[in-house]
Amino acid sequence: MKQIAERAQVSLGTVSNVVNGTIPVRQHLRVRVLEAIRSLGYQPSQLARGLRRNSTNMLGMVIPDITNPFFPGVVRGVEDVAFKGSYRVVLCNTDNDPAKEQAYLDELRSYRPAGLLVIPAAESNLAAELGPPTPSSLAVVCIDRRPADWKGDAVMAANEEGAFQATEHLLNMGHTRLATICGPSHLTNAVERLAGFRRALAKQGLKIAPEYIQEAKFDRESGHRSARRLLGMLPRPTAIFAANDLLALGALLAARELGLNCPKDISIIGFDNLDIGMFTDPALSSVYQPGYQMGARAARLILERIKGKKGRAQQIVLPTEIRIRNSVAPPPSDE
Amino acid sequence: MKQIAERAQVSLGTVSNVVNGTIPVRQHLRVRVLEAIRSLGYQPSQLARGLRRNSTNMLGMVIPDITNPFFPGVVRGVEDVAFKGSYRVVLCNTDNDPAKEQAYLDELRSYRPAGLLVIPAAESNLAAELGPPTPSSLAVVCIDRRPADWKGDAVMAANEEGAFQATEHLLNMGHTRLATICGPSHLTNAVERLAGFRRALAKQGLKIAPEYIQEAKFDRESGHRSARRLLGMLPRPTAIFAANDLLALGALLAARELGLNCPKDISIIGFDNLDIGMFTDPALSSVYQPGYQMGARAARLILERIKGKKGRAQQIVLPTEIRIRNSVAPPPSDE
DNA sequence: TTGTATGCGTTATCAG
DNA sequence: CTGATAACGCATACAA
Repeated sequence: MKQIAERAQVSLGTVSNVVNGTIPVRQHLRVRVLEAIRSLGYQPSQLARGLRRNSTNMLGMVIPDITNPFFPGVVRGVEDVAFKGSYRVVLCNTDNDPAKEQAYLDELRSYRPAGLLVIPAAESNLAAELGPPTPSSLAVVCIDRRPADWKGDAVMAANEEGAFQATEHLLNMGHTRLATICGPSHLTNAVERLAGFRRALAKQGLKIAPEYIQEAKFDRESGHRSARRLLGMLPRPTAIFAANDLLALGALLAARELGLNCPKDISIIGFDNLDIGMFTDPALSSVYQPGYQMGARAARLILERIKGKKGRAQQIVLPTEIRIRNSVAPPPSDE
Repeated sequence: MKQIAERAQVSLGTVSNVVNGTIPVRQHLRVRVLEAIRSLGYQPSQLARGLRRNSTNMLGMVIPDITNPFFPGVVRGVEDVAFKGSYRVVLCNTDNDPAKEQAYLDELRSYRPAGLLVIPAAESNLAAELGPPTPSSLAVVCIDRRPADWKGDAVMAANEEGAFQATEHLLNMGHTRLATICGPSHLTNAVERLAGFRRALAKQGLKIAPEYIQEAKFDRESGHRSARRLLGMLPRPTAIFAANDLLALGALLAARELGLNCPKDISIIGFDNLDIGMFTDPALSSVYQPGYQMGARAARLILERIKGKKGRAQQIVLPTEIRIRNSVAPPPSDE
């Protein structure tokens, strides 16, 4: 920087002013400086800048696992709007481990990011970790789910409603023995989906046997195990609402192994509407949840907060949409 | 930091020494300092540290698009070993746009990362951008593909060999009219796969019509278009080697739309062995390429470089493995 | 061994 | 409007 200052025959302060546009600089000086910058290939040190300003242009994003196909979309959403706002995203995977989450959070903060986007781990104590959301504290927005007693900004999908619609779809096809593979009970999105499932049943006056509700982690293997349990029960449920598509995939696999035909013997509907669902056999009916938009919306929200927007915490809920394909049919008639 | 210094009744330098273990500090002072650190919840500023040391504990990772299902695995591989080495990963998507790649690279460098992991964009001029790999320059390792005239470290899959095996599999089933949907010709992995395909044909003394080689971008839509072209040709090829699974998926879709049965009418084999391939109808045969290991290996390599390991550039090639499922059958007999 | 002082590259304040 | 100067928080060379 001092190199370019002397090259352009101006002082450091002036250089800084033209770089940041802090204060108008006389035209001819400006061009001299710009010239020098270009010719020397100067890049301001984000470290020094961050140190001085006590804030960088990084957005910390912590998610459970980029390997879960639902998350890349939301990451992309975040990154795209962040990039346009000239923010950068640093990504961390917590593996749903609250300890790892905390470690990342601590470390991230020592980099003075402009904000934090987080998809909380299963038993996150994010709220405690971050302390009360004082106006001066770091901007944080949660995506997809909220930790226990989270009072800050969040953007989520209409989990309850989506699950309700999915279940109604099953009901409309004539099913009465519905089961669900629900997600971890300490994940808000999972409990919301379960609530939607229950509400739809209740609306029809249907009771559900407790063993028809299988709790699982949001991955395929877990779905597979739960489905095997479900499909081994007597009487066997005729339809399964899986709280996400990975779970549904596991269920599909289990049905296949048991020689059960989906959808003739067992109907399955998922949640997320992963691309993969278009290709499965049978194509998986599912509830679309706008991952990319959730990420983008969260990023926009946090950019506003960073720019100083005040106001109470926002809870943004994006609509879901049921996508009917071939994994749901009327229940077998032979019973 | 000065807070904890006075709290522990020592000087700043001493605090620094216990934090970094630079210089032994007398036992009782050490515990006093540690105590103070804990009680004040002190976190060293990575910004200041980075500024001073002229290097941080961040690894910049730039990839084309996290939304491509092959990449999350390699990102996870990188991140896991980075985390263990107490490095952090900042992730950037280039969309295969060399300009965006360059922008990210420039910006990343101004954060003084410890190293850079990059899956180069399609027409990346990474080599030029980074300059010659002087011993003192930033550690960089390429993954999955190399930019034009890249002379540095790289870890890749055995693309040529994998493609060769896939093609031989097709050949062994009796196919003689083989087509390929190959990737962008400026991507090294794509040209290697095409080379493997060609070598297998040549070994059998088979000629290939130029129009049976369709170049496409590595995404499903592109694969779909190319497959429609291919499947409309007369004579129609009886087997397609798709240079990645996304392409193969597009081909599957195209076949379906055209009322062609895979594998009876048309055999398809892909590359990557994405999870999704297990679920498609028919299940997709493919060439497994160890994404996670590639990422992990690259990260280990770069950590070694960061620690000062000298020696000439390494080109690490990880083996592929053919995974046979149901999308390949002998060619239709009626011809 | 421990303390002190200097500088890393910026921005911000303030006096010209 | 411009230029000099003081922090920002830490690591290190050097003095004690």
